[in-house]
Amino acid sequence: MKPVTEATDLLALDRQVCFALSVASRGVIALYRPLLRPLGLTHPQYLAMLALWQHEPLSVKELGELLQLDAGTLSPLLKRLQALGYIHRERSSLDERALAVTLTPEGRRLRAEAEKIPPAIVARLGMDLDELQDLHQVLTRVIAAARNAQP
Amino acid sequence: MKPVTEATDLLALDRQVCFALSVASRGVIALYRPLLRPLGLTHPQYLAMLALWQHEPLSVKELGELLQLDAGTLSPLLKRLQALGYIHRERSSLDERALAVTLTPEGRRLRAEAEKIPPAIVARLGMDLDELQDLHQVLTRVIAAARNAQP
DNA sequence: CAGTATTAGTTTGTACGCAAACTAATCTAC
DNA sequence: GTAGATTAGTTTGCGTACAAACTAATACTG
Repeated sequence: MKPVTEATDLLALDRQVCFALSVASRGVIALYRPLLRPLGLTHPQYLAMLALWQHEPLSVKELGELLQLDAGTLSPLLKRLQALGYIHRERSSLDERALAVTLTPEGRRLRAEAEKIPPAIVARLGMDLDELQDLHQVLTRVIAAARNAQP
Repeated sequence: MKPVTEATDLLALDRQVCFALSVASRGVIALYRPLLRPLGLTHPQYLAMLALWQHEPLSVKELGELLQLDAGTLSPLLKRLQALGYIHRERSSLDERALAVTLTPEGRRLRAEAEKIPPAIVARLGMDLDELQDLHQVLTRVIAAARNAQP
């Protein structure tokens, strides 16, 4: 009988893609932290701003579809963005259930600051752009596979 | 002047590796949830059990290095694993500051159950093993790059 | 058109994840 | 040997994530 080594152990920590995913995700987000602090944003808040800069106005539901987050997560997050003065929230007049999330002038201004962030991150990471694009493509397939796997 | 499209916009949500990482991580972890529920484990708790099955006994500090988590996260997590009856925590007699985390017999028994999980996840994901290994390698490089980028 | 079902958001509860303050044990220097 | 620094863990506070219960508005159906 073969010995159970790191190479053959199905449960070896170093072989788990889920573990690598979570460590990589936390590690990369940690690189954003010092760059986002001056803007007063957390990483999830930054992602919400990205979505709004691109697609404003958005309802909570639409934002949830874009960010793959549920309303229970977004609801307090958006209140914090409002408290920061970056967004405005008001009920849609057409459908009083829906919320129309829009940017304030200050929220729009913030975009110029944010544009410095992606190049700074890439520089700090010091990886090939090719490799990062590669990674993005594989991740996109993983995301699709995980979505399809949900019964 | 060229128009800003999704392909040229540096801040486009669909181009952010950090976003893809976090969605992929959450999406894959979501696949584990139904498989872990019968064991009473969350995904981070499962990772801690993997580390212990492989390297028991471990101190909180060692576990933190393996899982890339700080003690403030692990301390309550380990208390929950103890409450579940899977681990034992006691102060090391050599160094009363350090905690020796060990598995209970029940914690050891759990390993057999857990061995069914990785194959089940791979099957549900339905991705090529080659591609998953590829992803794992790129993620390992990202993790190293992010660690080195921390000043 | 009344009654029910569905939908959009909010709220509550639990568990991370991380920073910062804290406690207790050990080490280091003098 | 003792004062001060370092180290290991715990605790507290805040912001996600996610499930589940809840509210209010709209849609559907007989």
